Amino acid sequence: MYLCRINKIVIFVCMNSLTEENYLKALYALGNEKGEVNVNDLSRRLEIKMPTVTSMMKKLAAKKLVHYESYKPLRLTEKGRKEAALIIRKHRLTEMFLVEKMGFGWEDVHPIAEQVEHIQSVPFFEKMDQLLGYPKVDPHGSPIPDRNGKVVWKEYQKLSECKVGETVKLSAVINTSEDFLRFLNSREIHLGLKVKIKAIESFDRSMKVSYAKRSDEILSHIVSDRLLVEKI
Amino acid sequence: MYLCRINKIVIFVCMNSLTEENYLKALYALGNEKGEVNVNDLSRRLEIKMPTVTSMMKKLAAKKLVHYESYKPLRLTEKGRKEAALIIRKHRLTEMFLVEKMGFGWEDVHPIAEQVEHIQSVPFFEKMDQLLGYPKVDPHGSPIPDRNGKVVWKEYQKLSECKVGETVKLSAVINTSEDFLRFLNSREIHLGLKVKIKAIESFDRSMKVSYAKRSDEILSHIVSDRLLVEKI
DNA sequence: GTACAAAGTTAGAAGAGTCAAACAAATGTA
DNA sequence: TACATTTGTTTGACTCTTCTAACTTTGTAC
Repeated sequence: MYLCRINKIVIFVCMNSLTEENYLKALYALGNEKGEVNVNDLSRRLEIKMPTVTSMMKKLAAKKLVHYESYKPLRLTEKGRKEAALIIRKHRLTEMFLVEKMGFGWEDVHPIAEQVEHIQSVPFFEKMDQLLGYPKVDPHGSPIPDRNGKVVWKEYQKLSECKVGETVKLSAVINTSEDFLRFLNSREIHLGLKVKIKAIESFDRSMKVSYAKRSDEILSHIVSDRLLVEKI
Repeated sequence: MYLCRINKIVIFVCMNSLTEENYLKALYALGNEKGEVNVNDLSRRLEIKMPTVTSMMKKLAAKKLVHYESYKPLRLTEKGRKEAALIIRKHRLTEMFLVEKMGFGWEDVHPIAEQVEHIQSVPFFEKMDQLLGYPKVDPHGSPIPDRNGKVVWKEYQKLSECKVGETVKLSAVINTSEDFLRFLNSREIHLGLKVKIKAIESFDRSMKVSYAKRSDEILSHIVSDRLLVEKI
């Protein structure tokens, strides 16, 4: 908490520390992934022991960022959700910038964005946004929250849930691990790709698909379950 | 200090903290500005009290980054100088990127680069360097250290030391404060500008110069003493 | 409905980075 | 040379973030 003077107007600016930002982000992500978030979940996600998480939750509760009650699931307040979304906005804008303007592959951007997202500078991210033409999604198809922390989730379907004969457009990936993205690269699978489902093996639910110049590619259920598509 | 495993090879990677990086950078800058650096100088530059500086010097000495002896001037070790130069490399590459690739003005880039310089990612800065075409200087004319921390200082002269009748090229600015740079903007003064010295007022050492479409501009000694030029 | 495992909390400690107060050395001046 | 000022150091304390150890609560299996 510090004072910021702008033309004789004094305002309290409450900066969250880098550590606090990471708790908020993890809380937000876990909430989206599984609804209820426990101290234990957060502890495992952040690789920080439970007592430390408990005490940080009390601190964030004091800052009105988290609703905290002993032994109850953790919930972000509206303020906490917004702050988390704004960090994720910076993360995803950065990922998009790294891919579109700097020539990185989608598999390499996460660790860099993880650091850049903590930079405190409104014009820096506004400029990125502008140079990118105000993108709605990041390189993995995840939505970029707007300046107010609002997120619009498009209704996607898992490729694994599609039927034989359908043709769909690949719009997002669920898993964004470097390994998985490298696997997709090796099969020339990228966002926007039109995929036709030619057959589904009921035994292991693997899919035979065709796309671009590849016909009869086999995708295991593990893979098709991590790809989000739109009907076309 | 942590272990880093690359294909079964285990190496010790000694990360300096953000705080340590700031001490190294300040020590490096002060050393260039005034030769001998005291605890007091560093204390004032970083706005950190002397006892804190003393204890950090002991810590950096233990890491072989600084030569520290009680009551003696502070000196960076070769290792310390290199690490500092590599941080400054990241700072200046960032400033150049912000100006050249993102459209910021030279007066606005410092606070952003101050944060970006701490990002730990070799490819991130390599990519910047490549996209910029391996620049030798930053937007203020300061040299960008190379990958090994080597710095090549060109021999510039202060505009204030030039003689009437000379025509020179503006190559760097000494003061990079936002105010000074905004002042230069208001007079349409930028790096690369050809300036002709028409007269010098011996009373206050102000200079009458002409450049671009402006003739008979008056620059105070305060200003001409902060501009570095090359003869042409 | 007890008993046990899992999850969560409390208490106490440690390291990093910071400070103020008190003391010590170095330096400049009379 | 001696005193005063500046500079530097030591000490002890505080905040932040983390940990381990010990204890409590919750929920589940029998």
